[in-house]
Amino acid sequence: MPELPEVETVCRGLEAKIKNHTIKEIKILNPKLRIPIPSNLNSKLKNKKILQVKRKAKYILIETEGDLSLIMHLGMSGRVVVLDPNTKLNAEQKLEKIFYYHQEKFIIKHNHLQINLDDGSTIIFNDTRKFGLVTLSKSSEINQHKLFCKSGIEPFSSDFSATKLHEIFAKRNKSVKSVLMDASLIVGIGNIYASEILFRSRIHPERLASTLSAKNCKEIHKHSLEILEEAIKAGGSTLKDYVHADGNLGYFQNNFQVYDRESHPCLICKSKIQSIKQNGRSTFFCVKCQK
DNA sequence: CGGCGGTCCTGTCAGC
DNA sequence: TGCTGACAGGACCGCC
Repeated sequence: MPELPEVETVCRGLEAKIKNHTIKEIKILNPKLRIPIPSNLNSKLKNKKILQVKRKAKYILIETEGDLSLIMHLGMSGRVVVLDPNTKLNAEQKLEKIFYYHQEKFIIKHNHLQINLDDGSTIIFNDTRKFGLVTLSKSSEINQHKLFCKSGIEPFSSDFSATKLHEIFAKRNKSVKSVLMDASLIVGIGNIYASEILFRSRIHPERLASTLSAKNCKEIHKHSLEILEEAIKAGGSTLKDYVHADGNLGYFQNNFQVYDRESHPCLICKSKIQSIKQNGRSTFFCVKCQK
């Protein structure tokens, strides 16, 4: 689920809960992820104070004292949960060390990492499909890190402009949708928001990027920011007792105009929304409105 | 180098 | 019911 807005939401929620707390212990429950979790996390981060939580591309960065950053990526199915000391667990749950709360049930499967903080709260990293990752970097060297040295433009940075977008598109002989989703060019836009952005921009997802006009790029630029901002706003408003990365609690999906709406009427012209595959991923669009 | 397809992994759901 | 295959919001790797 996590594209830029979801990761941003998780980061904000996390920071509110864990900033200025000290890590007491890190337990690796299952190191098997896209990259195995490094075994030295506890020795490196124990007794370090958390200074801030930041988003970089679709990654979560937990910065601590000692120039260290814990990097987390949610992959397709990753979640971060914070249980505070007041979270009520029954005896059986305590016994089983069940920490992952979802849809009013505690779930024990697929927890990979547990971080205990000085106030008694616990951060859990949970990832069913194991496409996520957890690793460590020096904060001062984060931009040179293997995960980030080939990263594209941040949509909310000043580098992201209609002109720059036009420049990027002009050189690519592939669909505008796959360029939007290419993290080595622009970070944060995934399969859902790519469809949404192109619908609002009235551009067909199969258009070759190189054929887009300056005006097209202006539309895409404007709607990218607009949609990402709206989604962050929608996500932020649902943050209450714990941090979550799933779409089950009144997220932006209520505002999807095309994603997952195959055969439903286009909100503008009432034509049926169509679904196609591009590079193995589903794309949703309106044939009539998007050219 | 650019573009594309395969692949990592588990859960869910439609269809038989 | 139970089985099977398709598919799921990400990103890397290797091939042409």
